[in-house]
Amino acid sequence: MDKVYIIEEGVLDGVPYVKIGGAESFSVFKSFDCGQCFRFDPTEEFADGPVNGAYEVEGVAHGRYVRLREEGGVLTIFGSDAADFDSIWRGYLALDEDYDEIDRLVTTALDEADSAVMLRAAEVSHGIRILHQEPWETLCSFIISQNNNIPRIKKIISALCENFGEKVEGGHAFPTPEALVEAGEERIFALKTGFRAGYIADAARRVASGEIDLAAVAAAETYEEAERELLQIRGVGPKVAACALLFGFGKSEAFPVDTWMKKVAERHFPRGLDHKRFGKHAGIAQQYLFYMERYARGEG
DNA sequence: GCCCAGGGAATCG
DNA sequence: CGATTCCATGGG
Repeated sequence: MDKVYIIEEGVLDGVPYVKIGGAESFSVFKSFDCGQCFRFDPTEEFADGPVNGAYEVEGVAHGRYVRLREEGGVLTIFGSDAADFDSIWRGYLALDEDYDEIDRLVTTALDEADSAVMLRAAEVSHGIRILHQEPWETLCSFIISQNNNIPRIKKIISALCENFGEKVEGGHAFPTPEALVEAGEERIFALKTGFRAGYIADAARRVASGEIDLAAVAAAETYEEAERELLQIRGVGPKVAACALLFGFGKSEAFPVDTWMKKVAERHFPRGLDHKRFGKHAGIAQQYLFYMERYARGEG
């Protein structure tokens, strides 16, 4: 992907915006519809999906409300000026990563027959980026995601934010670990979190106390070392840890295996699938396969 | 090894 | 329509 650049910076109806060029291959629709992020929703006009190639989502990340619009190969970020784009959204949206090169690697990592599957997965998934979400929000969100479905995960997270997150312009920030410790397990349970309430409270307590240092997890030398830290938290098993590490801690080699990935293995890799062959790009390979199986059945 | 925990979406009959 | 299934983890 060519380097992205700012086409235009301005203010519309009092809202700052930046228009970004060079991001033609970035798909807002796929990146926010693929189950990695629970705090963005399509705007009303786009509730049923893209219209004439245009699409918009809105939500809060890094304590900032933004609206992301894609249209005619241009990405517009409302709620951001150029400085915020460079310091926050450029990294959050992974716009500087060379996905052409990543695609080349994941579609050639396996033997010829299995690479044919990867080529199809990469094709239908073209435009997906692994977002760089915030560590605590991601960890907490994927604890909630266990044994759960996406609409309900989103409802629970919204309720947590509205009840315990700091009010910001346009919505609420994700609650800090400290805020959730103060809220307590009972009030977390009251938001329909079910048996996960204790898990959320345990994670919040360990992070707030410093017993688990999320910055150290992100900086860990190896995947195993980072995973070991997160597995100490009640309610965090290998799947939840892998999702948190992939989407929130920059561990691109993480390969979350859920029920969808088990179907992928059965259907497309009867001889077995060794995700370590994808090396540092296993997470992308997983997203492509997941997206193909879950959202793009019959395409490609 | 097996069942259950809360709940709502998805799928089935 | 109602009934059943699904879901990731830990504890009894």
